[in-house]
Amino acid sequence: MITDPVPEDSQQRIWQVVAAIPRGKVASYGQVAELAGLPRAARLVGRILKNLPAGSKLPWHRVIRSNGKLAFATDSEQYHCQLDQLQAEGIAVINARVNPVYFLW
DNA sequence: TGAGTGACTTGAG
DNA sequence: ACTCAAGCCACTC
Repeated sequence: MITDPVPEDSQQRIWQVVAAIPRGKVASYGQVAELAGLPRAARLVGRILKNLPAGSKLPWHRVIRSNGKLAFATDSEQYHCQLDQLQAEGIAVINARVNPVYFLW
């Protein structure tokens, strides 16, 4: 019989892709989705990351928008947290935007 | 069942 | 550089 798509599997794949992002590099939601075998599922990636359990050790901060900006408002708590993590890895964020040179692609 | 929403992307104007 | 619209997947009401 045909097995179900099993959404949990996709979640597992996304986790693995995010975990595979090397230190000092970043990737966009769309890129992560594509690498996970889920093209155009950028929104799904965002949903999965939002659903991350605390202390998952997943480098979720390395996942940003395709335009180099973070997915949060610049005045939000999450934004500053992510910004801090990125700078801790030597990634420079200029004018609320990450230089494309840091992208995995 | 269907409209609304979201840590998104892309293209057009 | 800006806004708008359409497409995308999963969840909520």
